This record gives sequence, structure tokens and C-alpha cells, in this order.
Amino acid sequence: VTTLSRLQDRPTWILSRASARAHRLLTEGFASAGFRGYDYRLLAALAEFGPASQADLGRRAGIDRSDVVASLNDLAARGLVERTPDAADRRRNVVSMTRAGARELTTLDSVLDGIQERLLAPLSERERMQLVRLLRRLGE
Amino acid sequence: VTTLSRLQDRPTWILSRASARAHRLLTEGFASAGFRGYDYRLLAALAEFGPASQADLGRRAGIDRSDVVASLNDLAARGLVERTPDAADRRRNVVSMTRAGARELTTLDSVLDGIQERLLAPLSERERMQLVRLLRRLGE
DNA sequence: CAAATTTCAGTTCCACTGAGATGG
DNA sequence: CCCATCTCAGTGAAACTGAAATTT
Repeated sequence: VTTLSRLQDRPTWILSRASARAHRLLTEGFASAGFRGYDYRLLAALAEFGPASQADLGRRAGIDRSDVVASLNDLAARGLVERTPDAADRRRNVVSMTRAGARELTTLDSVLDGIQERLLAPLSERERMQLVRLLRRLGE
Repeated sequence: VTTLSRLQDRPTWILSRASARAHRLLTEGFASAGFRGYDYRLLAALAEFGPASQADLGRRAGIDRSDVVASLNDLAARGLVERTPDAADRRRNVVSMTRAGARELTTLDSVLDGIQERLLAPLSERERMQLVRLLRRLGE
């Protein structure tokens, strides 16, 4: 795949190539464990903040309310989270993580660690820190 | 938007944030000139390789055959490219860039330059080169 | 016949919008 | 009355697949 000379040296292009590679590694890594990206983020949000309404979960995980519903349907069907009606505010479901969910999250954490390692393999420890520092400075 | 502690320091996360920002700048920049991402890449491929069949164009620009059709419909309707049947191989259309197309490409080149500048604004010249070098070493 | 080209229709994933039903 | 929550349906961009029609 010859890349166009007009794009080859543009930082936006190089950045998006690198990010596409990371994204591919993530998708494959999570998929081989039977998950998609949102699932991990929802479990992570539950672990970090404890039981919460779906709306709060979505805000904390940075996931749209609609996508939260779809992903939780999946996680609940597999017994990794539980929805229980909130007695104090009956509009809400309180979502909590089950034991199995916590175990699964631990597994996914190490999947994620493995992916970092695979992505950064070509760089030394010092270069990795440099890269992260520079990317952070780009803002947002 | 508080970001999850589990993600905050992962290189894949930071990389994808930076790339999302670049992507947003690109989409907005091209859109405000009336184009989408594929359009620029097709014009760039035409400028670089000269008139070509749609299939070749797609291979050179790294765009799927289906998406080439859609984007060329658009570009042709605006008079930026022309499709003419290939006399030598009647399965093919030969696509060529018009004068107006070449002018438009020049405009888009400078839109793209402006975006690089906006993205990299927080970094010094030396840091920009460092960043590009490190990203390139991640492979692919 | 097999293979390539153009095109159309449809799919998947991601991020999001709109609206309805229930409740505060 | 207004606002929040949960849910479903649908939209639109990006990348891709399948298949039909034509031609080599």
C-alpha cells in the first residue's frame, strides 16, 4: 500500500496511522476475550465509582446513554452486572458489578496491559515517556 | 469529563485522544471547505498519478471501490473530475482531474497545512519532529 | 471459462439525536 | 409544568462485503 506523497509526512496522517494500529490491537484483544470497547469502560466505571444509575455511569465512562443501554444488556445477560430498581428514585436502575464482573475486569486489565506492551515494543522506556508527554501536550 | 483512572495513563488512550482531536480538526476543516476526507485523497491520487481507472484510484488512495464510486459521483457533479469511458478497455472509466479540481486541491492543501499548525501549536519545532519520529517507530 | 471493473445494496461499528413512557 | 431517567428507533460517517452486469 503506497501512501500518497501529499499525506506521507503530515503529522495528522502519521498520528492517525498509529492510532489506527492501537485501535486494531484493542479491538482484537478485547474481542478475543469476548468483549467490545464499551464493556470494559463500563466495568471500569463501576469498579471506580461503585453502583450507579445508568445515566451516571454513562457520564462517568464518557459513553452515550443509548450505548450504555445496549452494552449493559449484554453485560447483564452474561451475569457480569446487575440492574436493580432504585427504591429511592423509581426512574432509575441501580447498576452494580457482580463477583464474576470483577473477575472479568481483572482479566481485561491484563489484556489491556499486554496491548500497551505490544504497541510500545519498538520504543525504550525513556522514549515511551517522551511520546506520552508530547501527546498529552497536544491538548484535550 | 472526568476520565477513568484505569484509562488515564494508558498510552493507547492518550494516543486515541490525540488522534480524535486531529480527526475532529480534519473533519471540520474539510467540511468548511465543502468536502469530506475521501475527496481530498482522491484528488491527491489524481494529481500524483494522473488519470486512472476507478479501481486503480481506489488502490492508490487506499479507499474501497464502493466508496470511490460515491465520492467520484460527488466530485464529478461539481466539475472537479471527469469520467470518460476507456476506449482500450471498455470495462473502465478513465478519471481525470479538471482545472477546477486542481485549483480546489491547492486550496485543500493549505487547509490541511493550517490544521497541522493548529494541532501542533503547543509544541516547538524540535518537539514536533520528535513526536513524528516516535510515532513512526510504532510501525505500520 | 475465469478474472477485472463499475455500481448498488446492505452490514457493522461508533457516536449521536429524537421521542415516548415513567417518575420527581 | 418542567426536568431526569431509561429505552428504542433511527441517522450518518467510515470501512467493508456480496452480487449483478459488462467486458476482457
